[in-house]
Amino acid sequence: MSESVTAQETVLRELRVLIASGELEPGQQVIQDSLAASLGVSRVPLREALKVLEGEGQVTYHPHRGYFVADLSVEDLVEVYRIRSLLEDEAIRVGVPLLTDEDIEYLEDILNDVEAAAKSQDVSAVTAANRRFHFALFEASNMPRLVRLIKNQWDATDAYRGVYFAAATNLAHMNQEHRTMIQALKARDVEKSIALQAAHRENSVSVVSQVIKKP
Amino acid sequence: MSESVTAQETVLRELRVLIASGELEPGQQVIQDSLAASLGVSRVPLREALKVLEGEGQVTYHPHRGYFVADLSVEDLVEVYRIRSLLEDEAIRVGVPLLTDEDIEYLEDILNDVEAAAKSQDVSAVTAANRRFHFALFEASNMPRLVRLIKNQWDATDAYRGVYFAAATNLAHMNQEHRTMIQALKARDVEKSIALQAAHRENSVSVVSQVIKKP
DNA sequence: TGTTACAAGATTGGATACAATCTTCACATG
DNA sequence: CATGTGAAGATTGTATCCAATCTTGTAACA
Repeated sequence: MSESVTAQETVLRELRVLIASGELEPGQQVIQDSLAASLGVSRVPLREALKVLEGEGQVTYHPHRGYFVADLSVEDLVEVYRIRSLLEDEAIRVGVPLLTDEDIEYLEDILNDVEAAAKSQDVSAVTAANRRFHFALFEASNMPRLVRLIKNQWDATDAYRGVYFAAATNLAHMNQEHRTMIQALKARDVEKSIALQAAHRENSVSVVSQVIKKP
Repeated sequence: MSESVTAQETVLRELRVLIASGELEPGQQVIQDSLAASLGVSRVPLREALKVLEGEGQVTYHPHRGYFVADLSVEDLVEVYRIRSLLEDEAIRVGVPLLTDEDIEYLEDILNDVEAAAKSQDVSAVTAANRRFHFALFEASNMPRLVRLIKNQWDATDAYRGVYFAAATNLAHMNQEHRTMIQALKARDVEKSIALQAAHRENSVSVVSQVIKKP
């Protein structure tokens, strides 16, 4: 029954965590030898995982010089969020009319998880549940390629997003927005749903851009 | 002075050609050993190139079973073109107002290449020049991530697009559309440019979907 | 002082070898 | 006849080793 998982998949998951948590700092070179050793694998699966991250823009690659953790400029950030708005608007526009009552119930369940995590100040649990909520909504569009692109854009800023959930006022604000959004979804109100998702995005872009600007 | 190019980059380029030309047929498994041998490299750089193509959706990957050339369904095709329209509209909306007179001259130069290639019935030259034309326009947006996403969507259907340029009537039609578009660009008419690009896309989606449906 | 040249070390790129897994097919079993 | 079993072969996954390239530091030189 054990899902025979390959090392490259394991390594990829671990790299995502290392990047999102900031343990691998933006701009820093990835020393393959030592990182592979610390992950307990050889360089081959590590390199394949890095290639995936390169495709997502999480790391950059320079032949014969190696992989470097991507360093987002404010311009990059603005571009990522602009792309997100194009893609997410479409996912919502297509998906909301297709939502079943069961889908909505499922979304409400996830929201309860988000709020429980928020109450116990568990930042990583909030991040995970928040992500589940939004992608459950996007997936209602039945457009897997579109969802994958949105996922990539989220990943591109994951390393910075943690700060948003760190502040309690942001958490309260977020919960309120989520509840409002559920109402719009229940009413199958496409335009309002899009507007709420946009407002949600704008909040985080302004916070994240502050973080990036600082150094 | 020789640009020391890595094998993975060379292999990646060659794989793109093999897929676009249909030499690697949709659905077919990629046998790494024989393909690597026929490309004159070992499996390591081949696998890294395949990981890039996986990220672009050009091949699919199943652990312990290998890589398979992606097989587009009509639904996939529709989704790819819908995504293209979202992204390309934005690139044009942002880029057209930024076009300099030199940019327009450059675009006209490329159009001459397209028409020369069309006149000499060189399908692959038409494909290449046509692509240069559209991406020169998209790049005016100064949004590199956006352009990269559009590129991915084009690549996803490249294996099928050749048929569009094979027919002489399509070529004549295309040239006319390009000339009309240049006029709109000169007038910096954003909405008309978007509409023309959309019409352009619609033509090819209908042709390509016929090809896919056949088997 | 500033600049170039060059060697030593660090790091990446790729070939080979072997281990792990999957697929196929013959054969036994109910 | 359908179905399960189990080896043999095919194919992929990863570790290791060496070659190629880049980086760094030192020293010679103008």
